[in-house]
Order: sequence, then structure tokens, then C-alpha cells
Amino acid sequence: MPATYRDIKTDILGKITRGEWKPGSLIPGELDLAETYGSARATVNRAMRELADEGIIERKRKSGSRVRLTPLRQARFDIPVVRHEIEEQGRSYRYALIRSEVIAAPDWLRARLALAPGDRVRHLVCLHFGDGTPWQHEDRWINLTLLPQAESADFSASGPTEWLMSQIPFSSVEISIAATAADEVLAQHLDCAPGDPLLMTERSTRWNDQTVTYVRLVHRPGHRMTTRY
Amino acid sequence: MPATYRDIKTDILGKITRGEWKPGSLIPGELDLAETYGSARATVNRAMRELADEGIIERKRKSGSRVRLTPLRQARFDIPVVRHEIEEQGRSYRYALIRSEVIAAPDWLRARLALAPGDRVRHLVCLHFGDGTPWQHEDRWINLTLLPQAESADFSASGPTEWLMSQIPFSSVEISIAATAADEVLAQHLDCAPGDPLLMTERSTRWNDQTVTYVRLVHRPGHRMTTRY
DNA sequence: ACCAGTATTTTGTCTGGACTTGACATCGCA
DNA sequence: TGCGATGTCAAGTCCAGACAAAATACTGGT
Repeated sequence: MPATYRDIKTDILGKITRGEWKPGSLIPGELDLAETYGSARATVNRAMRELADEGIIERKRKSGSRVRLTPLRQARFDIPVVRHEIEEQGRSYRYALIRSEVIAAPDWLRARLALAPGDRVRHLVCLHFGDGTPWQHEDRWINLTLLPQAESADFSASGPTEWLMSQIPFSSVEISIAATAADEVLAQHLDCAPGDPLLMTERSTRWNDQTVTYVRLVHRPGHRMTTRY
Repeated sequence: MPATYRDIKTDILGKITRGEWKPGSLIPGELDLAETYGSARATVNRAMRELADEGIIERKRKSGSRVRLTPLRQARFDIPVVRHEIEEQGRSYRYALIRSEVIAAPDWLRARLALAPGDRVRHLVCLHFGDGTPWQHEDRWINLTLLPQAESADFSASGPTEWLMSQIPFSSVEISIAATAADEVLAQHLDCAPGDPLLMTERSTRWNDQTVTYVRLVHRPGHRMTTRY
């Protein structure tokens, strides 16, 4: 009964959580482990590599692997498409386009998207509902210099997120989360009082080193992002 | 010059971002890819596995691998220890203990930590400063039933986070992020106006299926959590 | 037409062997 | 003493081949 890489992983993790292998201490070399578990070094290597990826151990050539002093805690949050998020909770999804315009980019946006003066952008404001109550407010700016198709696209039936995903298959993103206070308009749309604290997600999507779209998503009052590991 | 798994990964990712392989389309089998790249199947497998881990492709036995329709966007946020976060920015760190008490767990906490009536907890309130200005407010509750050592520990010089890390080597956690409004006390400590929106992180740390500590971290006004990928 | 069992395909994992790379140690020479 | 060349070790990567497992396709019987 040879050990799988999964067995090895959980066993090592167990030794660490139980305190048998203390933070900072050296873990036996791959060759040793391979022998004790009765498996090949490649198998041990995979187990150790994944533990290192997860921030639990630290590996260095020549010196060996050791338990991290401060286990690097990193949380993985899924950033879902609103519609999927809502539908996965068994709620009905509704989308509403509030405003749609094509304008010259305001200065703050020009700086953010690295646009030239006079460059035009498509500006969209929309709302996403779950079971009829407001769920998320979307304030979206699309760079028309990079995505001229966006000028003629129709966003009255479905949101810009889904359209954009069909246009830009995969891209690099910068996501930022902060708290903000509801202004008059937001309060009305999200059905809360002005000044209420709201969770906001900002996202800039880059493609070929150029920012193609910037969006500010304001979540419904009380919204939480949760993850466990 | 054979292709490394890294080469293969970037090449495939390139084909996807350039739109050569569209979302939903089938990617050649590992055996095919191994031949086209002139490497072993194991090498291709590793490249594909990592792409799958990153949420870019979807793999299924027998049916093969395909580009995800909705690239699973997941953000990895580092959850740093405050002190490290501050010191990495080249700022000076200061810690202050505001309140320390051992009390019977209030009802809301009892529910959260699954405690029996009368069980006692250590309650700590502290502040973390960066370059002299308030950075983070920490409201920490430690389960004394599971961690009796916490009753006699001294938190006047350094924060409970660091002490806890020495006690619980590795554990599973539930993290939740939300927006909250500053109350009178928070406003005073964090040097802002009451009602100001603040980003709050809540964390429950479990060990052996029992919640050992619950903490509510309220960040300074304007704080953002950022990540890019 | 339906169903159960079987074949096939594709990914998942493992093996034991090899070479590479980065980091450290040490030796020899100026 | 200082310093560069060389050695050594452990992790990093790769290979070819093998079997396992899951999911689909197929096939024959009812």
C-alpha cells in the first residue's frame, strides 16, 4: 500500500498542526521522506511543492525545507460574475440599465486608463437584482480606443460584464476592495440610507498592457465576502 | 531544445488570450500536445494542471480539457500580520493594548465559538500604529476552554496575533470582509469621524474542529486591499 | 426502445531514473 | 588574508513507461 502524494501531504500537514514539526524546524529531505513513505521522490516532491505553494513550508535548494515561522496566510476569494453569484443562491436574477452614454473621458479616468485628451469612453451604470431586491450597483467605463465595438453594443438586455467576457477571453486584472459611504444616488438605487457603509470592489482589466475597462462595483448593504481554508 | 512546462503554460495561455482557442473550445489531448511540444506527457500534464488550478481551463477525464467559458476569476489576497504589513512599507510599528479582561462569553460570542454557558474568554482590544498614526483596531476574543494558557499570557508588549501563532502552528480559518461604520469609540481610536465607512476583516480560527479565537479587525479609513493577476 | 454490462478514451497518478540549477562550503593560490 | 575556482548537496525539472479512475460510447440482449 504505497502512499499517494495526497497521503504524504496530509501526513506532513498533520505533523505540523500537531506541533511535532515546529515552525522554523527543518523537514527531512525528499529522499528521506521518499524512503519513509515508500514512494518515489517525485511523489514526495509534489506533496512538498503543494505545501510550499500554500505557504505552509518554505523550500530552499541546498538548505532543505522548513516549516514557515509565520505561515503565510493567503485567502483566495472567488470574484464571481454577479449573475452566477445570484443564481447559485437559487435567487432570480434581474438586470437593469440605468444610464448609457459615450463621452470624452473625464480627467480622473484618463489618468487611470492612460488615455489621451479627447479619447472617448462608453460609460454605463446598471443595477443587478437578486429576487427583486438590489444586489449590486455597477459603474462601468469602457475604453473605446481599444474596444470600438463597445460603442454599438446593446447593453439593455444583459450586462456589460458578460459582453466583455465574450470580447476579451482572458486578461490580467487589478482588483481592489474598500469601504465607501452611500451617496444620495447610491442610497436610492441600493435601497439604503445616505452615508451607510458599503463594500466596494474596483477592477481594472488590462489587455496587452493597456487598460481596456474600469469598473466600480458597489455591493448591497451588509454584503460580505467570505472564504475559508 | 525541449519545451519546459513553463514554456508550454505560457504558450497555451497565449493561445487563449489571443483568442486562438476560444472559451468553451476543446484543447488537444495531452498526448497530442506532448508531441507538438516535443516533451513528455507528464510535462504537458503539469502545465495543464496548473492552468486548471488557476481557473483558466477545465479538465474532465474522457472528455478532455476545454477553455473555461467564464474564466473563474479568483483573487488571492495576502492576509498579512499587521506588523509585517506596516514594516514592509518602511514604517515604524507601534502596538498599544487598550483593554484586557477575562469574562464569561457574551451570547453572540457563545454562538459563534460554540461555547457552553459560563465558559470564559479572554477579551483584548488593541491598536496597531504605522508611523504613529492608527492603522488597525483589533478586537480579539480567545476561547479559554481550548487555550487556557491565554489567561496568563502578557499582551502588553506585543499583540495577540503573534502570541497565537506561537501556540497554534497551523489551522483552518474563515475570513470575511465587510464594510462597517465607525462608532464613537472606533472613530476616536482610528482618528476619523463617527459614521465613516471602514473596511473590516473578521476571522475565526479553528483547530480540531473547534473555534479557538475570533477577531474583528477594523482598518484605518481609506484602507484598501489590492491584488493583481 | 430500453437497459446493463463492456470497451475505449482521456486525464490522474506513480515509478525510478536522470540531468539542471542555485546556494553554500571549501580549498588553493596570490 | 582575500578571493575566485571547484565541489557538493538539495530542490527543480524532466522523461518514458505504467496502471488507475472516471466518463463516455458502444453493444447485445430483452
